[in-house]
Amino acid sequence: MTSLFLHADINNCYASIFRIFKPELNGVPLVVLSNNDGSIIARSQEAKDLGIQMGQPFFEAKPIIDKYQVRVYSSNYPLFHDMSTRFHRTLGTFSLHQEIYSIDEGFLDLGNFYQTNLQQYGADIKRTVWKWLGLPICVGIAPTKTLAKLANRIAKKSKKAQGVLVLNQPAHITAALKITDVGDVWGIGRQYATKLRNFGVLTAWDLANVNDAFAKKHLTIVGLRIVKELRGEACADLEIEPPAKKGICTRRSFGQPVMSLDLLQEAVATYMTRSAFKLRKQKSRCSQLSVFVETNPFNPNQAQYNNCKTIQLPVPTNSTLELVSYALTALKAIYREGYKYKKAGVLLDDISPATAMQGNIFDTIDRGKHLDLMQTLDLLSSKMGSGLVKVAKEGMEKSWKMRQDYSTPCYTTRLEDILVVR
DNA sequence: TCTGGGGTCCTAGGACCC
DNA sequence: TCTGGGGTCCTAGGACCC
Repeated sequence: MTSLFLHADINNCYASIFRIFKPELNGVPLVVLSNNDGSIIARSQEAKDLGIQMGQPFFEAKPIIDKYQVRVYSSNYPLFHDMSTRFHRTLGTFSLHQEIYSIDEGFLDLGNFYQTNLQQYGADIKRTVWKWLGLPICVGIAPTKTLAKLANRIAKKSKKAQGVLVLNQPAHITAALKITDVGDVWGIGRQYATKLRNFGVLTAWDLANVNDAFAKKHLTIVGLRIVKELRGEACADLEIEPPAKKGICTRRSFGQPVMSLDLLQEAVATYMTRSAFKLRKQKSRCSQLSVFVETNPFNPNQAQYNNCKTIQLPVPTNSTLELVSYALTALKAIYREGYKYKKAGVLLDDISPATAMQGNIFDTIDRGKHLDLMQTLDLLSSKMGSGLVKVAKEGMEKSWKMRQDYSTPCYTTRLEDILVVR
């Protein structure tokens, strides 16, 4: 007996989260902006209905936003993350076999629940999340993860489904595949969709019926797995334990263009501090780092310059002090005067567990001391909030920091904000 | 004036070795 | 007179996800 997968996700996630704390937003169009307030990354249903596009630049959508008095909010990741944690915890009460797939999506492995009333079961989950958190979700249940995602998509659109769709009968699966555009299949993006349409593969049903060699040739073995999953052959299990990250990246656009090396150094030191913290959090070290800078590619009248510098470290490390020092060296190597920089970032690579420590006889750093210092730093950050203690290079003013003109309180995670709400 | 950030996996092609 | 073949490792680039 094969098993069944359940996929649940929050409808219009970020917009729905704001509505919990601002009930007056119910029924009115609202959008959430990307970091730096640059583009639109989430929309309520009303905003979608007005034709506002996902990823659309904010300034471009401004006329519609003004005309229809669409409410606008900057991203609030502490709030989103906290509500996401509660959502996944709630889902987890329904099954021990749970995958936290993304901030607003999760899978459960239902094993052999074929005897259960699955429609009822999905509806129970939906009702519980609504009751406990005030978040609207939809649920899809099917023999593979790909089909469960597809079922969920239909559940979102179909009035009849009422937010829960079970696909476990071959006839129902076929019908669902036939009404799904090939570009809406999980794993088929813009490029692949265009390619497939040129071959006359228009729906998920068409895709399920291509031959294996065709799938592998044009979509790689990843695409072949998608095809098999559409046919009901499970190729992917739940990822219950999230694997350690293989690369850790922190990059940001600046609120306004930056020209001086001093300010770029502040930004790079700040991003590296953040990356190093993430690295220690997953108990890893890295032995390669890269720093990159970019000008604004959307401004054709402006001189363009992009560059990236990668450094191999003599000994794997997770010390902020060491990593920041290397990062600033890398930055100096690629910095050129006279450009208006719009973005910078750091990437940690070549990651290994922090337990395996191989020495280097030329090592001149007292790693014991660094370790103690980093542990103290992380403890202080977790108790007092990050940013209280910092590396001097990070700077205090941060005139380059991203723009957030429409910010909201961290209702659930910041003491001052919680007190205000009460 | 204004266009996000953080990841994953796969493949092709070059370097290098025997 | 007239240039092999096979294996491995690494990297850049391209596709995808939310």
